[in-house]
Parts: sequence; C-alpha cells; structure tokens
Amino acid sequence: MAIRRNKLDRKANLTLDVGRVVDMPPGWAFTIDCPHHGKLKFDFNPFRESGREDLASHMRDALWNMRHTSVGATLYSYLNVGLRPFWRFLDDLTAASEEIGRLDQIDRALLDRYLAWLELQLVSTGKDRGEPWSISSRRVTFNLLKSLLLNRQKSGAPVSTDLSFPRNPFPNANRLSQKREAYSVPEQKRILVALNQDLKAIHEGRADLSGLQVLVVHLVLLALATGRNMQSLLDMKRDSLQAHPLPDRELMVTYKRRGWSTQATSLRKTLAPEAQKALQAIPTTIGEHFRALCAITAPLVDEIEQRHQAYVFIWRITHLERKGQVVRLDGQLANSGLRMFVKRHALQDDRGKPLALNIARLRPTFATELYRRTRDIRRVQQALGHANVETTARHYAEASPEAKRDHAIVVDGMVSQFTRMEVEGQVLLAADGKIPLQDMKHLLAGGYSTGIARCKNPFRENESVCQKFFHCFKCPSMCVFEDDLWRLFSFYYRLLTERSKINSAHWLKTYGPIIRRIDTDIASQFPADKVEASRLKAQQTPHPTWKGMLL
DNA sequence: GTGTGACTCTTAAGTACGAA
DNA sequence: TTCGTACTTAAGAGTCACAC
Repeated sequence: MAIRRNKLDRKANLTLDVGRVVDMPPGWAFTIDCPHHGKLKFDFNPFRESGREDLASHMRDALWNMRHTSVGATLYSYLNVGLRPFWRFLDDLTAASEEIGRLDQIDRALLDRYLAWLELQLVSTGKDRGEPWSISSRRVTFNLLKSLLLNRQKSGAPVSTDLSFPRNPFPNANRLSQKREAYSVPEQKRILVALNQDLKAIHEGRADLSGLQVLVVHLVLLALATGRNMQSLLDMKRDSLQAHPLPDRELMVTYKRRGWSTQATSLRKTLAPEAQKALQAIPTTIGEHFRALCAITAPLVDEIEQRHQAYVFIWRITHLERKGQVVRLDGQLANSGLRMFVKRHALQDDRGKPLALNIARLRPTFATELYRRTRDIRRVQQALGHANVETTARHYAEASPEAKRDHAIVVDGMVSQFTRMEVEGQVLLAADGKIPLQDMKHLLAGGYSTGIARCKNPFRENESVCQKFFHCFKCPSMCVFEDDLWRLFSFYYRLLTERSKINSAHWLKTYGPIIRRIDTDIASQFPADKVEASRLKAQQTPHPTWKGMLL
C-alpha cells in the first residue's frame, strides 16, 4: 500500500547578486542557493573549449531551466555526472578527427555510439579500479544527459530532427545492481563493544574524545537503533523527541528528504524514578541517549548560525580555516569521523580487514535484524519508512513465500507506534492517518471499541457500525492499547479452542495468521508482565464477548 | 479493470586523493 | 584534521505496459 505524501518545496533559489530577477543564466559561471545543499557553484567555462561553445551554452541553459524542479544536488549531478563523461566521449571523437560542438549534431546515432563508449569505460579509482563501469553508473550517466537533452527538445531549442532515445538501454538494471550488505552478527557485536566503551567514557566524564567523535558515536548508536539514513539523522532537531500518548513510550521524529515525508518512531521510555535515573551513569534507552547528546551540544547553540540552532549534530571545529567555529555536522565529515572511530577501536570485518563502517550499511543491518526477529516485512517497511513493501523487499529483505502469505493479513493499525506525521506537524494515526491527536483521548477513553480491540473508524458508508471483527486484522483502522489486551487474548484463546472442533488445515489457514500476528506483532509491543497478566486473565475469566460466543 | 513487475528519473551515499 | 573536488554507485518514488 502506498503511503500518500505531501511534496515539499524542493526548488533551488537563485542567488541575486545584482538585485534583480532575470530568467537567463547570469553567465558561464553562477551560484545556486539550495535550501538543502547550500550554495553550489556551476562553471561551464571548461565546457566551452574545443569549439563546443554552442553545445555548452545549451547544456547551461537546460540546467538553468531545471533549477525550478530539482534540488541543488541533482543539478550538480547533471553537470558532474551527466556532462563530464559525455565531454570525454566528445574528446575521444575529436582525437579521431570528428568534431561535435553543436546541439543539432547530437542525434540517435551519436547517442548509440555514446552508449557503446560507456560500456568500454573502466573505473578509474577505488577498489574497483580497472573494472568496467557498473550498469548503475552507465544508466545514471546516460539518463542525466538524456534529461538535459529532453529539456532542450521541449524548450524548442534547435535540436537535430534525428534526436531520439533508445527505449530501454539498460534492461533489468535494478535487479542487476549490487545491494548494500548488512553487517554480520560478530561485526555488529564489535561495533557495539566499541560504542559502549566510548559511551561509558563520555558519561563518566573521562573522555578525551573530540567533539566530532562524540557526535559520531551517537550517530552510529541512533543508526543502529532506528535504521535511519545518514541525512535523516543529521537533520534531527532538538525537538525530535516528542511525547507519545502512551506513558511508557516516546516518539523520535526524523525527516526523510527522499520521499518528502516525516517519520516518527516509537521508542520505549524508561519509567525509573528520577532518583534512580540519577544513579545510572550511562543512559539506558535511545531516547535518553538522544537527550544526553542534546545536553552535550546545548552550550554550542548560541554560537552557531541562527538557522542551524535547532539541530542537534553540531560541533566546534578544532583545526584549520574554520577553527573555533560551531557548525553543523555534514555527511562528508561524519564519514571522516567514522573512519577515525574504526581506527581508534581497530575494528575489523570478518575477514580481518579494517571494517568499512558506514551508516548506509547500518540501515540494512537494522532491517535484516528486525526481519529476522519478526519475519514480517510489513513491519520492516514501516520501520524504514518505505512507501511500499516492494521497495523493502527489493533492497533489504527477500520476501519468502511464508512471509508473503503472512502479509496477506496485515495489522495496519497502530500497535503503540505511529508510522508518520504530516508535514504540517499534525500527528496522525497509522498508515493512512485519519485521526488527529486530539481524538486520541476519545480512543483512549474506550470509544470505538470493537470485539477485539479498538477501531478508529467503525462506521460504514450507510452509518451502520462494522461488526466484522475477523476483518480487523486486515483493516487499517485497527488500534490496540494496553487495556484491550484482555479482550484480545480472550479472542485468541477462543480461536485456540476452536482448533479441535474444525478441520485442522482449515483452522491453520484461517486462524493461524491471526494467532501469529497477535503473538509476534502485538504482544511484543507491550511490557511482558502486562501481556502475561492479560493472558492469564483471559484464560481464567475470558472477556464476556468471547466467553461463549460461537465463531 | 486491476495487479504486477520492469523501467525511469532524481537524489543520496560512498570512495579516493591531494592540499593545507 | 579539515576541506574541496572528482568519480562512482545505490536508494527510493513514480510511471507505464502488459498479462490476466
């Protein structure tokens, strides 16, 4: 099921150097100020050389034209990923005495030759140096050029009448692309040991860790615990931890740039008395770690640029040009810090080589671990904030036939977990979010109770009340609270007693997924002692609804 | 008409390297 | 240790064609 999302304003803003708005590129070099990526410089001067001024000017105009629809990083990719290799291709043609310098010289035949040229390119740096370019690289490189050319075509620029594009130059590219691997369990353990050492040192006040390393330790911790992407974590603000309607939980809110959504994860909250908390040297929950990080960086807030004051991952640079300045942690320096973290702890992978620790691999690690524990790809999808389960299956977990069958019945409701918040900040329930926070009181007060738990929308179109409680487990309106456990488990044991009365294959097919859903999905969300008490009560004195009712 | 899967396109992430 | 830049690749949402 796709989660509808509101699109944010992703437009890049033009820097107005001369104080007036014009829709022509200000020159061969200009700056675009993107709200996400800051000021990005674009310089087309090198592209004008070798008699390609006409082509370079059209590419520049295309990019300028696209600044309304793409963020800065994408525009940057057009130039550096889309155009640079194409210019190398043209250089090769020039070396063979074939001059291509005008837009109208680019036609289908030339693009076919470019595709063939891309197939011959070798990786020039890194561990794959000397290997052919991957299909992903070739695809992105070609598509970026294609976007620029399409823009010119649509804008009425003088393109060749023979300009067209091959229908599918990279078949099955998605399937053929490599996936990021999760860390093995021993590797995870080594990371955790290193984290614990640092956290203990930080909270016992005996750490000589740099500000960058303190941030990196928390970054890894949050990534392991939440499966969020690097950018989502770096974008976290001081108010990212918010109150949850249930007393033993709290919400961690993160913003996901790609997908234009905000995501909220329910975290368990410690209910230890304040006096007891004071005796604990190291925080015991993710929420407390986050609060601790907020406290660590709080003294720096006054010194950072005002627009960055709400962010948590801030630090004081200790060397070089910006020495002494308080800035936000960016992805590049975070990776640099991660390498230092690995070096400090001499972390190794399973082959005995230095561990390649990066946040992107912690995401599939989180997903794989969650899937291993729950065997429920739907929950993994919710936890990762994907719009559909196919994305989750494609990138993070192979859906087994058993898992696919399980997903046929989906408890899409709130099991003490919000799945998202609207962009405007209004808290909503469950995947399709129809009930605002203020109506929670009504729900908590027992309104809309069903035979099994609660429903946020029990009314049919004809205003009659839905009583198809078996459908609850497929229904996105289902909600479960602690008070509902007795009734839910009464239903559960009622199903178990039916097992001896009907065909076992039929029972397994019809009720098995429900039993499994209650055991693995719902019960695990509540304190074990409450679950045990509710089970016992349901067995000894079933809820009246399920005492003698025939199914 | 609908569901599925392949494909498209944008954007983020990661590596490498040299300079300061 | 920080920073800038180039290069390479993966992630993820949207779109579309096609089989049923």
